[in-house]
Amino acid sequence: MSHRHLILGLLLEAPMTGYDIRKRLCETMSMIASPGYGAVYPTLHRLLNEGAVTVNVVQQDGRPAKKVYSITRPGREELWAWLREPSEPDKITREFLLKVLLAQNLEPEDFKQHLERRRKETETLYKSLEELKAQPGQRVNGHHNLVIAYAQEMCKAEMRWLDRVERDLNCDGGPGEAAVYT
Amino acid sequence: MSHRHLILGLLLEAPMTGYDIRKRLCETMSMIASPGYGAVYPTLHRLLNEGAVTVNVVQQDGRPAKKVYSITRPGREELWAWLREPSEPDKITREFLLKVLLAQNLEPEDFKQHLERRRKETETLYKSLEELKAQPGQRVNGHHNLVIAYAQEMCKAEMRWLDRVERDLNCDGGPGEAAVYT
DNA sequence: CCCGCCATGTAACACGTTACATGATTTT
DNA sequence: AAAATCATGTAACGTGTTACATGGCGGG
Repeated sequence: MSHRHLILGLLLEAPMTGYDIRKRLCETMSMIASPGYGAVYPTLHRLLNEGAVTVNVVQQDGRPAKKVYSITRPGREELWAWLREPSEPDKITREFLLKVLLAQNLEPEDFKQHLERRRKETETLYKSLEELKAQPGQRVNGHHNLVIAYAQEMCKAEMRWLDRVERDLNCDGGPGEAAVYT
Repeated sequence: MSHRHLILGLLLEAPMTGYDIRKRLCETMSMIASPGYGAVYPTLHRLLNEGAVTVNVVQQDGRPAKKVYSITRPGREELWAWLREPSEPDKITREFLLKVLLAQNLEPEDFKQHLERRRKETETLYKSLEELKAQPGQRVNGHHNLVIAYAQEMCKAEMRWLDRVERDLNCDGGPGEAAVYT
């Protein structure tokens, strides 16, 4: 249950609607998750009838009524218990990496295109993270910067890796089996 | 469909049974995926009745009969087409990172424990990757080393990040909001 | 006038995890 | 004698993705 704890964590900051939650995730935390409504609302319903959150229906003129969710005492305790538990080691699920692995069955040109595209994307991501850091007022959560720093560190590592792969590719002309990549 | 292409990719190397596939993934490619049988067999069945693979039933004495799967021409073409497509940007799904984000609501001591545990795990992973590289004969796939190098680069980046976070934690005593993490 | 934003939700579908069932052989 | 290995598979369950349905407001 990944979204469950993520949502509880957001509600810890401030009460929010499902719409807000989804927006927040997609806008300032898109590197962590960008769920559709089909993930957000059902999760909130579950949390509600398990007593981890409460609703407050707010009528609005013109606009449809809001449902503002707040975290409850039991909800907070569940979240804390989960937080204290050690997190299990995680996989590198990147589709890109899987393609790298299988790309040896591809034309070298296609492989190089993948690398180039990746480099551009990584650069873009790095810059957008830089902008996120600079945004004033957005810093609701103090540890948000830690996460951004983490993501940037990963970007840098990826660039280093790309450098190495491309260098090897140019040196010994193609992905030969002799390359050792120490 | 992540497992689908992963399995097709393995079958590109050599015909295999579902059991073999799962073993291979869990042993030498565990950083990418370690699916249960409930993921492997159904996927193979799907691939089979879509014509992407073929079976060859091999009787054995004592042991139950094997079903050795091979990739077919259409299967190879599907895989190639997928390989050539650009891969979409991926999220940092790490449970650990989510806990870091929310850990500001935790006692600093608990947070430090998470960091320490993570450091140890990362070190262990790095070393096990080093051993994987050294294994002779295991190098069926030439690009396997690229993936290992990638994973190691990520490990190093993680260590750097941990260094920085721990240094900051010791300097200004706790995750203060003033820290900027440039 | 049409499009995007606010705001909720459901339904179909696909997929993965976990646990179970079977059963002989080889290793400890 | 117990446990792990080989080898297949199914069923329950949870959860995520996608697409759809609704409906008024405000800007271009």
